[in-house]
Amino acid sequence: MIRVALVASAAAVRTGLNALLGATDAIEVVAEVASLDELDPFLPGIDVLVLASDPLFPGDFERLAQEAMQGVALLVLTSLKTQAAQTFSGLPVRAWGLLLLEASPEELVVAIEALHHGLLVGDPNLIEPLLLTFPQLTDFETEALDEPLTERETEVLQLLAQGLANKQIALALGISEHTVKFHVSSIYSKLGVSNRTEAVRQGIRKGLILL
Amino acid sequence: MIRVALVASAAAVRTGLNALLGATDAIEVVAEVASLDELDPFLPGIDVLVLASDPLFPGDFERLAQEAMQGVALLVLTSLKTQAAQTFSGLPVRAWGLLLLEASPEELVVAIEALHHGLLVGDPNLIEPLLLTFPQLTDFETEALDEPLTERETEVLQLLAQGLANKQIALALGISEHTVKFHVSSIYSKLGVSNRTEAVRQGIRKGLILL
DNA sequence: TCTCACCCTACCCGTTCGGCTGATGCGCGT
DNA sequence: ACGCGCATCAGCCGAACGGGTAGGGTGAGA
Repeated sequence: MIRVALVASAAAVRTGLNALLGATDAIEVVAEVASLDELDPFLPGIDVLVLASDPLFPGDFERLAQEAMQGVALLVLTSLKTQAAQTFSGLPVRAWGLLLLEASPEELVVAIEALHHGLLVGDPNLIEPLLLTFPQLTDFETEALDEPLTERETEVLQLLAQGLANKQIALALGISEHTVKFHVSSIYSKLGVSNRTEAVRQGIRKGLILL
Repeated sequence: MIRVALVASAAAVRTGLNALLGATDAIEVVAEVASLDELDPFLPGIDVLVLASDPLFPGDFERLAQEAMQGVALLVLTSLKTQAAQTFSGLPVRAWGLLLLEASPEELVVAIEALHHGLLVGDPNLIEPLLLTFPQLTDFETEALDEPLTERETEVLQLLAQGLANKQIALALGISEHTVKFHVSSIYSKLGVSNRTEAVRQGIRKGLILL
């Protein structure tokens, strides 16, 4: 039995979702509130939180980022019109998903089940725009590096990708600028590039660094 | 009844998956082959294709990109060691998912169900690195640019992101290096950055350019 | 012990970048 | 006709970058 909490500012949406989800044996709607503020007392007993607030209120993100959310999985329902889909990565939630409010009851149910198992789910139309696209991957130049980056080099590359200058990287890592330049050169040679912009590009493509 | 085809080079993996999935009423394994080549005769009757080839063979992408894949949903099982997760966006498949080969039977089942409903699913650990991250979103500074980039500036930024030097960009666009530098400066000012690496970073984040 | 590989440190030098100031031409709407 | 935004071009200069070369430290294996 998956315990679900519904959050939606519109009463109609709440009752609608309640009816749809309540019809499924595997799901029990244990809370139904208008805003995230009112959710706190219910949080401990919740598996999946269905959030149909569109658009999200300014404070919602902060609330979702709180520790209390650790155990729950988050399903965000958004509307077609709100094309500005956003990722919820980084939140302390167990898993998150992104669906259209117009999703079918079956979609809602399987999404909740997947979330309950810790999987990320989403409507392809909403998720695809959020994905990094690697055109070359299609051509399968996926090969890993002949020589992998050392830990230090990865560290340098990460900072380099933030737009830091060598001097700043040196400061951040507590080493000299000369050393940074050496590492950067090694990175270039391993990635087969000759400047930092290309290095960032390749680093992102090969999944070596976070954007 | 969801009709599933299994593709895995290792026989042990095939039989293992078959046993796990066959135990579920909702799923019927209708094909079990060693490579995508052998799949063609089964394709018409398939709902979900489970691909546990790790790493993917060079020809696999091309095969997945074929028209015949239109109806099916694709579940790729990868292994923890292969950290280079890749997106399957752009494929003509109905939906795709990305899970660990080590996933639990329940996870596999709910993932297949979600895929069958056209939803994207994935193990958060594999998907998150593929997502564009918008730290600002957390603070809800979702704003687009105050001043949008002009067409020419976008063009320059795109080339800049390829790692080209100003001189090369000038050559590519048939303008002088000075002009390129002018555009680059404008880009910096609009993006609120001060070097090309940061510009690329922001450009990617804001979806202004393709990586 | 002595290589050897790997990582970190360091310097020199030519090239590139980025900011600055300034100018011209073009299209568009008022 | 005028202003305004966009694109183009130019010279100058300090700062940052990128390549080449070389020395020092540590740990694994011969």
